[in-house]
Amino acid sequence: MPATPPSKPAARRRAATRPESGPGLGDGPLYLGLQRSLARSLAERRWPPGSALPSETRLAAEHRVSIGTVRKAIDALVAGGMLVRRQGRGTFVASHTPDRLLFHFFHVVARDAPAASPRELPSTRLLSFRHARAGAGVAEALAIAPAARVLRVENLLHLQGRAVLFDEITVAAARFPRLDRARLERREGTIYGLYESDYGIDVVRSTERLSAVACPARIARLLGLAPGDPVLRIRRVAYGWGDRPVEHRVSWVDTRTHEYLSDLWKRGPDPRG
Amino acid sequence: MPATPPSKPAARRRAATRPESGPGLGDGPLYLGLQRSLARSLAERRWPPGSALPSETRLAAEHRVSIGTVRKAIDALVAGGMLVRRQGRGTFVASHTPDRLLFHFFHVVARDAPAASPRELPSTRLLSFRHARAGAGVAEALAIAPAARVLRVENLLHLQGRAVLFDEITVAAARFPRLDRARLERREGTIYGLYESDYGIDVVRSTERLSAVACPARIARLLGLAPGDPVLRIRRVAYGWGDRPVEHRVSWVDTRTHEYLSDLWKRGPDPRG
DNA sequence: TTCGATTTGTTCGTATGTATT
DNA sequence: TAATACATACGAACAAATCGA
Repeated sequence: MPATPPSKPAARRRAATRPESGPGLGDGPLYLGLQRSLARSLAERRWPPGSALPSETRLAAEHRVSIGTVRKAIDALVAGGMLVRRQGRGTFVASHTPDRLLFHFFHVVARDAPAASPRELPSTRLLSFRHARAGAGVAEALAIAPAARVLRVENLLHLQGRAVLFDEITVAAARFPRLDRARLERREGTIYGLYESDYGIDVVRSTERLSAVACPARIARLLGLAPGDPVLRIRRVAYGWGDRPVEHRVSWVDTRTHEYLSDLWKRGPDPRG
Repeated sequence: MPATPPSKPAARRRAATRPESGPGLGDGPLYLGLQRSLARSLAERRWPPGSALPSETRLAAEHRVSIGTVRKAIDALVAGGMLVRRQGRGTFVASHTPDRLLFHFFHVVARDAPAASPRELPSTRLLSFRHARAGAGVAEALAIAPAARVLRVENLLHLQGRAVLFDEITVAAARFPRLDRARLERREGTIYGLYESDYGIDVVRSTERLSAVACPARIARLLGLAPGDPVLRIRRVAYGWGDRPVEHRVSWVDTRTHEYLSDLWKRGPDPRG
């Protein structure tokens, strides 16, 4: 028996990588096309956060690809934090729970805390909510006009009962209609959860730039520092689907008792023997 | 025809996930066992940095697993930065080239530089090389005794022709015998490349903790700052195979012209539609 | 409690495309 | 051109987790 003959000889739409595009997955490898297609569906809220995607079997049938191709497409979105797999249950759209915040977006921890130790969720106190104009720097980060209206929120964050971090958040007012101080204060969960639930805006990634600066007097007062004391300043831009900027945030951190932890690993099974 | 009958009905060593361990891959899923096995081989320098691993076909045959399982094991090591795939050529052991330094370990960039812009490699000037004792903090980080002998190196790093960063590097003297100032100064490539080529010690990951501090007088002089000016201090611990600490490093960064960039993404095809 | 249906997780094997030498 | 190596794709079978009947 010279090896099993091609028991499934033909009838497939394509052999392996296909030079032409299939029905509607775009060009390039199939799994990338499917990945883009799924990302687009997620951006359009076809499956809202927290809900389950169709099973891999169904997705494979609907898109006319094999289940292995579906898995590879989903793998990338799971690695990017947009989807969550649960064996025996299904694949779910990631939601902005406190857990996700801690894992993906909040990097300030108690000094000398082990990298793998459980992190503490900060408690937030809203200090101010104002309407303003973007200005040059924020405008560039948010890809809006410098004169565009923005909302500016100031928060004081506590860790271990201590004021550690002052946040200045700026978002385009046009994207968050009717957002007001009351709504912010009575929210449950994180601000990103509010963006998600009230406005259908998902933050999917962020970049942060850190520098050391002399603490402004007002912030020093809030953090219990002397004016001019060194503080860690973090400028974060948070992006949504399609790399569209959603939020500009500047944080000032009192690093006497806390610090910024940049691990850069811990995803999937540890690849170090 | 009720679907192709199982044309390959038996003879496999195992069916799917196997409760028992195979030849020597340990417990758990096969691909994890293989991943650990490969990591161990890499740690033992079975294939030196820059060299090619056996082909996936060969690895599959040697370990008596399918090629898909081999690919999954290698995928994780590639994601961790220990291996590099090159289509048509093979899979290679990652070496500590300047490129790898920039991508995985060096995060200081010019202010407001786009996140995706090409980064600049710093030029290094060695300021001092001394023998010393570890002391409490370093000892804990390096998992050695506080009285253990260490080597301490001070470097001044320039970016865009400007002194931007002061480095204080500490390693256990026992692991780097006969390392001296002359060898450090005449090295080509990065310090991690020297660890690799001269001592067979690979840095595979690092954690960094950032805080803002008042600049010590001596460092201020070197960086062109006034004593007490805010500087960004980075405490890095670099780890080798098996999460063994290799190096303790404290960096002081002048963040008037440069900043620390924490992207946390950009690996693999972008999962955002 | 047991059992079956459903869904993801793991493994195998094969075929073919694409890049390199 | 031929051989080799990784990349993509398909499909099948079984394991493990989950949930509800």
